[in-house]
Amino acid sequence: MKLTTWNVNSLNVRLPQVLDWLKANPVDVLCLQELKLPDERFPLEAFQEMGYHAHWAGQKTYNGVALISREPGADVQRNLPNYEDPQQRLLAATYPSPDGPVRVICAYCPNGQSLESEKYTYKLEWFAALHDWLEKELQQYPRLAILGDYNIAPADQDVYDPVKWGVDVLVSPPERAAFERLLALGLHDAYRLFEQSGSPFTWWDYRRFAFRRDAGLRIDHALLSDELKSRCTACDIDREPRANEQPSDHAPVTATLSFS
DNA sequence: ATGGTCGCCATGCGA
Repeated sequence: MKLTTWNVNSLNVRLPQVLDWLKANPVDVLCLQELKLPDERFPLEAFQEMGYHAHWAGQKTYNGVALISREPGADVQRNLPNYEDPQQRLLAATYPSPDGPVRVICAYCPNGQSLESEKYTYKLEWFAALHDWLEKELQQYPRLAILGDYNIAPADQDVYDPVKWGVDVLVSPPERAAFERLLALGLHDAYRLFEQSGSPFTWWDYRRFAFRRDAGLRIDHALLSDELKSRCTACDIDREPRANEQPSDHAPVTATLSFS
């Protein structure tokens, strides 16, 4: 079973690239973030024609998340039930596996903008609510995966130049503590389960030739519960689509699960 | 020290 997360930065613009990628990489569940389109403009037919099901939570201009899947999702949930929020950032559904139901959560976590911003306060509140909800969700679903754009680089090795980046949004101690609190629930950073060779980054700024210089950050993650950790055989970052014409600024990240 | 690039949609704003 393959689970992928990809922040596409506008599904309108990126739909052809997403379809091309899915053709070459037929995963079981693809979590998309930053759709930037209202629900009524979601391109359901395009995914259906490829044999996929879809659930989505969109809004005009900003945010928006979707789950594209081989099997239809059950018990679909939009948003954090414990945090009133007009921004569409979270979508969860349950999918079958040989071990039983797997809960997959697609998350577009707030960016925070800057340490002084109200958006930063909102980010930390949002993560606190996510933590509290995940604690309950893990009791209900022992096989749980939460994938998405966390807008947090968990450690200095996830930042191209930690000294230059300094203490700023995406790396600040309170944000990293929020990420560690999720791991303390019994979740595991799939990428760090394996000896990795090559660059760890999943996002590169559009400006200053950041991708060419590999001046990136690792902010897109797949977190797995204990039961899924024991099934995980790989976690891969696909840099290829970032080299496309009109690319998203994020790369897709795939966790592979093997059920015996 | 400043602004660089995208995508939204028409103007600055968010990332």
